[in-house]
Amino acid sequence: MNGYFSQICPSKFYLYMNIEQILSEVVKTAVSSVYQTEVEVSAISFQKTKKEFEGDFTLVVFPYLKASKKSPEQTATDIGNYIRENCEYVSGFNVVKGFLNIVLDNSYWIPFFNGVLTNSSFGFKPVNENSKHIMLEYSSPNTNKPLHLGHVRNNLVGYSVAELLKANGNKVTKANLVNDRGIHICKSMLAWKKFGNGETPESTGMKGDHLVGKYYVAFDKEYKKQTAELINTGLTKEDAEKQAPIMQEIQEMLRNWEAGDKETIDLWKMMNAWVYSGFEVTYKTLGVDFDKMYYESNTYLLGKETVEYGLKKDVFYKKEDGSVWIDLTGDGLDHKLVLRADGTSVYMTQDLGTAIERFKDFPDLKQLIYTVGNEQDYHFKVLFLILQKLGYDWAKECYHLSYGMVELPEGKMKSREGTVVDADELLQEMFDTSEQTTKELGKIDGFTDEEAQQLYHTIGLGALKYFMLKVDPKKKMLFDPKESIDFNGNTGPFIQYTHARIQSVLRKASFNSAAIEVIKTDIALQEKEKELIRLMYDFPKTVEEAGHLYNPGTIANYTYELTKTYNQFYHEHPILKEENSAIKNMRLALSYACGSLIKRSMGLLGISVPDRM
RNA sequence: GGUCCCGUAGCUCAUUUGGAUAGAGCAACUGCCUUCUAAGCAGUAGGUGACUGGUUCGAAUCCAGUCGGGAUCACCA
Repeated sequence: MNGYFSQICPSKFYLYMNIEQILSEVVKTAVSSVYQTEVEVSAISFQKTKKEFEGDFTLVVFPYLKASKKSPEQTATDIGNYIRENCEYVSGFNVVKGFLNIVLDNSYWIPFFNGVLTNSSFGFKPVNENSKHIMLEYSSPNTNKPLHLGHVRNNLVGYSVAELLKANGNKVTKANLVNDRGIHICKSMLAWKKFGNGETPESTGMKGDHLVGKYYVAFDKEYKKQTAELINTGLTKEDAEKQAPIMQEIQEMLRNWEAGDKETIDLWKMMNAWVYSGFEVTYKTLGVDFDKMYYESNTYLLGKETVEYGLKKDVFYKKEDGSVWIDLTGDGLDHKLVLRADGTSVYMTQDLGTAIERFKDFPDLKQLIYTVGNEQDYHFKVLFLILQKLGYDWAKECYHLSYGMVELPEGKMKSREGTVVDADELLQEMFDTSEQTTKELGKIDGFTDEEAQQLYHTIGLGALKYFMLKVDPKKKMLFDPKESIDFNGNTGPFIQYTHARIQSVLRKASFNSAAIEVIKTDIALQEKEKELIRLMYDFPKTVEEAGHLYNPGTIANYTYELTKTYNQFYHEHPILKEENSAIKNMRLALSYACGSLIKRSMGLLGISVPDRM
């Protein structure tokens, strides 16, 4: 807490930012001089005063009763009296039971607000040579089917957390590990070969990833058919699944791929290229991007060396059949396979190799974050533990950003049962809805066609992104396709609307942010005005907390609170029509600062805000 | 069965390290556009924080147990 404000703020501003620090010191002195008891400054903390009471910060006095040997009320009053006399910024206080509500004077708040106005990166820490380098992996799709709602959550969370980490002064490398090989990829390849009749994205007009996905489904259909036939001849389900001809073929195809068979590789390259061009469109629409691409076809062999190394170090052991394992029973886990008997890699082998590779690729890397669903909690627990046992110090800096599944009202999405919500379709629906709503409201006269389209995208994406990001990533979330995402209330469009509304006021006032006048300390602040400034004070802490918790939802909640409060202010007080020019200027400045904070907060969520809507 | 996660208003979600009378939005009902954008504002109603016990001055939050839901425990990824 202490250090970072000073990095970005000039000394006077730094002072204003640390009011809690100052109050803590005063409280320490109060307890010391009134009750002759020493308390640690670090143990003193304040909470935000609840709305129904007057005050800015609240001290809970229960911890000091032992020292005071008095009632909570009396103790609070004693401390309150002391700090009012000994801290120039404290203008008053009130006591409710064991809670001391402290009121700060404008002599604190107005200079603080002036500081916010002149600091365009207020609340963010700078990224420079000394920044911690973090790699954050997210997205990591399979190249056998198009992206669905679950991937959307992954992409949005990953992108936003990367922004949060940057705002907290870290240097972030966004990585995407594409799962472009393996038996599941062969499925769509084989099905296309058998039933595709040479179809291409061009010949069908289909988006490449959707075309490939179509054959992934076709494979499954054929496989089920063959299995059923075999079961009818008397085989058990298990045997039937193993012996189905198409399953035999696919294993041969995988062997061919690994052997580098030209025909197989060519087919693989062609179909993957289709998928990539499809993904590119979806990524672009979603507004996500990557600094470093990894492909499993390049990395899947990595890790075998690590297995050798682990065997030498006796971290792993080899069974008679040649398979390699690690015994984790001492850590409350199981035995885990790290290399197959035939010497081929499993997921774990490759993940070990890839992790090590990444720290080689970026020698200054300090932390590695994996944005992967919580169904893989166990895998990552094991992965990190193995890396630690192999002696990599950085293993303790690996973190599984584990997010909950997106569930439909009827439960989990199942691609085989056709209950997946397709990302592209969903996006299109969002755009259609925002277009329809915008047209109904009829507020965009004068927009060119292009501007209008742009706006529909901005709003549609805002609604979807906010909807998915306001929920704590750790928790599973429910999405009901029948109830389309709202545009009213605690939503992205509401916040975007408020931003547009603010810009409208500023336009009408010809407000120039480069020529803001310093607000004078003797100005009287109305309740909502004070509330807004108090909320601004919370912004740096919120950014810090959101980054610390890897939780964009923290930012979403904050932004909503700020936005709602601004709208209340807007309804209660005239801005353009205010006759007192000092007050009018202050209200314009407040509007400008709120608009700017809304824009930057939403930016942390990957959501852009329009100037008109 | 072992391990892990979850259970807050009719619905979807908040409630930072334990703090005041548990908050929003949606849905329902009532007001407010000759006034800076009504995608807005104000209001009514809605709760045994699954249940039982424990720790504490204080528990939705920590601990134990019960019930309910989910994930995972592959020579799959």
